[in-house]
Order: sequence, then structure tokens, then C-alpha cells
Amino acid sequence: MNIQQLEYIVALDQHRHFVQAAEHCFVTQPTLSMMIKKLEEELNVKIFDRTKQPIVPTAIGRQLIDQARVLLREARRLEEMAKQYNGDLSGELHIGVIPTIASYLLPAFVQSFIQEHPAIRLRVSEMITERIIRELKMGNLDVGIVASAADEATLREIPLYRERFFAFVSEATALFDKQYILPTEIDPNELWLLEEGHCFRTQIQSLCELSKNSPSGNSFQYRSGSIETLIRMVERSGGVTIIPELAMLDLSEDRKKFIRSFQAPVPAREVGLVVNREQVKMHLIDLLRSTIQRVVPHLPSDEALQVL
Amino acid sequence: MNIQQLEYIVALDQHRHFVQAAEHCFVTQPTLSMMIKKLEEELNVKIFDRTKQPIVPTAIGRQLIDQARVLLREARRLEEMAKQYNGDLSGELHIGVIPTIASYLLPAFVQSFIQEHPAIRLRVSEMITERIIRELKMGNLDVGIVASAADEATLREIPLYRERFFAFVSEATALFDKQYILPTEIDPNELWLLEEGHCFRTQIQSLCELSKNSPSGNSFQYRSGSIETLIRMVERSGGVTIIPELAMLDLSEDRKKFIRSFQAPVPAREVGLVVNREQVKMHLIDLLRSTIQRVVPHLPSDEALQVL
DNA sequence: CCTTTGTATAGACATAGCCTATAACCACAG
DNA sequence: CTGTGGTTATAGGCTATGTCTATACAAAGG
Repeated sequence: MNIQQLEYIVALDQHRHFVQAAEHCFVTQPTLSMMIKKLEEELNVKIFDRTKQPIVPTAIGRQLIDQARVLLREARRLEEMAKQYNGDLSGELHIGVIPTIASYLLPAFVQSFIQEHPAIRLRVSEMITERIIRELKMGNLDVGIVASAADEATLREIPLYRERFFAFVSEATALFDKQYILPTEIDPNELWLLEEGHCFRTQIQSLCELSKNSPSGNSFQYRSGSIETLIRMVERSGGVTIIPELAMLDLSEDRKKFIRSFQAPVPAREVGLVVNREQVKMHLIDLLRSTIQRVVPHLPSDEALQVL
Repeated sequence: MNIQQLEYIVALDQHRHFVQAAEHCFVTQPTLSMMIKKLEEELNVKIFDRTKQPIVPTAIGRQLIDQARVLLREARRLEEMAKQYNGDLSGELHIGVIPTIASYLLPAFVQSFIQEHPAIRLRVSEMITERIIRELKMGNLDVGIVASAADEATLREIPLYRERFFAFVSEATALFDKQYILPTEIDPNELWLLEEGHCFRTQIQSLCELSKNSPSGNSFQYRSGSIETLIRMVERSGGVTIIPELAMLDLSEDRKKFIRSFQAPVPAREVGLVVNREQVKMHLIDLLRSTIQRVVPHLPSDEALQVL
């Protein structure tokens, strides 16, 4: 058994196809066939059922492939430790970002980052906090960018910046005429929210449920997957929505007319990196942190914030 | 990097000596030297400081060796999974046993076990519960034999048998003339105990502290490391000690005259196996369990027991 | 300064892993 | 029943890698 063979069975499990898996491993199909056969003989176990098309792992094969993944992850960790010791700023950095941050933060720093560190291959996936936490724990993700992650013992949080919340109000609402507004002044029936699962939704709920006047279950309520959509809903159908500061800064001048600030203490969220405590790519992650902090406009003024 | 090389650095870390480590790996010293050098070149890291004698790992070397151990453990796990699937009853079973069980249980089953399963290499280490738990978690031990282990989330307990406690009393004590005794009747000043760390000591303390008449810190108190020694102390210096059932059964007829039973509910302890939840050698451990349960005399009568 | 003890290097050999070419298998169309 | 396309397995040759023996080199001790 060797590490290579384990990579082969994991690749074959991914592709369920010898030719494709072989390409993925940069070897020919016969090589892959032979090596897998050899491993199967050594372990005296049929890992793949080749009678089916596409190929499927056997029951025991599933277990072995999963274990192979564990082993390969540990192998990469070892290599990463050596690399980092050498101050080697190369490698892959797999980042998970929540949607309400991704759209506005990524354009701001990705370009700078890949220019400054051309040897780092950046892989960004958009996913909700819950999944980021899960993937971090499984070791499929190097770092997450979230807004106030749950305190997990195995994870570590690194604060990046705070961003305030702003209301985007339609001309039709009473709020439009105010200069500063209070969360309690928002009519829950007029409030557009993201769909379930987004932590930004949860935060706004807790902000507005403080006012306890949300009867819920009334009239029509559309739940959107993106902040941009919420803004459009307000523009066309009236009402109000709440957006984070980076989203606000991104608006056109025309749209900014519909922005209203909250009265102090201004509701805000804390954006930070989350990493597994055992993470060995801390060097790379530190580069990420400093790039983000340099690129993001210095948002939080000295005013009182209410961090949700 | 390959698995072999990792075994080499782990072996060299153990032996701190190329020739010995090479022997341990069944290769020649030049082979070991070359392979380690090769790994060091590949990772671009000096793993061992050869200027010292004996050789020592460098700082980064330490980390890499630890990670190599993790990797090797996962590799063995993988092989073990395949073996078990094949119903292969071979392999190594590393058992940790607490001292107060080891002396009396091991002679009873080890012989049977190795005869019934000659392909299993048994490795037994005597250690206190605390260390057994630690080694199980680190994966250095396959299974532990303990008396009521703490409930650790990552471990699983498998009950084996219950054994009662008995008092071994000197002729000089008042207890000698009684047929059945109560824990409260034992004078703590006359009671011989094992040294700190033994769970059997703790259990007896909790049994006798119920009677709350242990002023402690009085006169001379010798703490022994073995039950056999406690018995000798009673024989020579008087007083009383408490021993588990298997130890009692092992006594000569002469000595059994000094044994007194407790009144019901008879204090007892529950002996069981402890394994890591992720343990893949469950098949082997099941064989161990059935051999032990067959060999150990059926101890607990139907009488009421007070399991400590 | 030579011996002892320990590690590194050199050169030879076997083999493990890879490649190309091709066989074998299987489903399906004609 | 047979040919064809898609897929995996086998064969034979080449190279790189891991291993060995023999020996050089280095450091410490008498």
C-alpha cells in the first residue's frame, strides 16, 4: 500500500470512471487499473464493483475510500508543515465565504491577493455558516469568512472588521422621511428578509424581534437568496430591507438616496476568519487577513455599535 | 514521500541511532540513511540534528515525526479495516490492564486466548485507569480492562463481570470474630490501602468514607502498589485490607481463613473493556471478551450488590 | 595517532510503477 | 448473430526507486 494508490482509489471514487480518474491523476488508464488491482490484491478486498456502469465502490470499498481520504489529508498536512517552516508562500487556500459577505468582499480583495501572492492558488466557495463550520471540521476547507461564528471548541476566530447595518427604504414608507431610524420603527410586515439559513437573516430577526411586534404568518412574504434581490423588491414593491455596510457602499448614487442610517447604537456585525485550531496553513491565512484588512475601507467609526 | 519513509523517521526518533533503527525496520543502515536524507531533501527540512550524539530531532522534525505517527496510525487503521472484512483473525492486540485486575485475570485467560487464536499477537501493559484512557484516545492501545471507567464521549465500555469485595482481617482485630462485616465497622486507622492513582483505592475510600469516621493524617500509613503486599502487611502487622473477589479466590486455603464477607448489599466493582469508538479491531476485541467471560468463574450471585 | 563508534557515499541489482499497444468484455444497433 | 463504440484488463518494455554490500568519512576516546 502506498499513498499514490490511495489517491487513485479516491480519484476513481470521485469520477467513477477509469479513464477520467486516470487523467485526473495524470497517469494512463492502464496504470490506474493496475495500481488499483494491486491494492485490492494486497488488501484482499474488492474496492470497486466493475460490473455496474458507472462503476461503484463496494460496501467495504466505501469505508476504505473514506479512510484513504483521512490518510491523504494527514499526508497533505505533513507536507504543509514542512512548507510553512520553509516560509514557502505557495500552496492552495480553500476559502468558504457566506453569501452576504462574498458578493461585496471578494471583488475587493481577490485581485490584490493573487497579484501579491501569485504562488497561492485561491479556491473560493460560497456557502452558509453552518456548512462552512462543517467543512472546516472535516478539513475540506482551510478558512472561512463568516459573521460571528458559533463558539466551536475546535475552531478559532480571527476578527477582521465590523460593518454597520443600514436600512434600504422605499419612498412609500413612513421611514423614508426620517433621517435616522430605530429598529422598532420597522414594520415587520414591510420587511424583506433573506431565506432561512443565512446568518444575516437571523441577525436581523433578533434585531427586530427586540421590538416584539412581529405577528408573523401574515400576508405574503418572499424570502430571497441575495441582498441584491431584496433591494429590487423594495424598489418595485415597496417596504424596507436591511443591508450590511459593504453592500451599501456598493450601491449607485441613485440608490443611496433610499439608504437610512440607524440611530446609535448602530446595529452591526463582526466579520472574521474562522480556522480549525489544527490548521497548519496559518502563514497563508495571515496573508489573507492582512490583505483583507488593508483593502476593506475602514468602516467602523467611533460611534457606539450594537454588534449582533 | 511515502509511508515507508515515515516509518523510518519514527523508528529513528525512537532509537535515536541509525544502526538500531535500521535493524528495527529490517533494513541496513545505509538504506535508512539514504531514505531519511531523501525525505529531508523532498521536504527541504532537516528532521534530525546529527551533530549531537545520540541524534535528536530538530524542532520542526519533532512536529513532522508526530504527524508521521498520526499518518501511520491511520494507515494501520485502513489495513485493519480490510483485514477485519476478510474475517482475518490475525493482527496485534495491545491491551492495557489496571494492576488490581491484571494479576488475577491475566493468568486465567491469556493461555486460553493465545491457544485459541494463535495468529493474534497479544501485547499486555499494566497501567492505571487514567493512563489507559489517555493511551486509548491517542490510539496507542486497542483496548483497556478497567473497573468502571469514566464516561468519556469518545470511548465505549463493554461490561465483563462484577466481582465482590472481601475483607482480609488479621486475627488481632475485632472483625476476625464476625462472620459478616459492615464497611462502617472497619477502623480507617487499621485499613491498609493501595497507593494513590489506583481506582481500587478510590473505590474503597468511597466505601469507607460513607462511615465518615476517618480522621486521616494519623500515625503511620504505608501505601502499597499491590494487593499481595497489602495482605502480607495484614499478616505481619495486623489490621485489615479489602481485596477483590478474584484476588480472594486466588488465596491459599490457609489464607482464606482470614477472609470475611460483607453484609448485603455487598460492595462490588464492575470490570469491563473500554475501547475507542472508532476502533476497527472490534472483531478481535469480541474474541477477547468471549474468552474472558468464559474463563472467569461466574462470580456475582443473585444477592444484592453495591457497585462502586 | 590510531581505534572505536557511528553516519554518509558509491556502485550494483532487483523491482515497482509507468508507458504504449492491444486484448477482452459488454451493451446495443443493424 | 455480428459489428461497433465504450470501457477495463493484460502484456511487454523502459526507467526510476529502493535496497544491498563495500567503503569512505567524521568524531570521540585512549
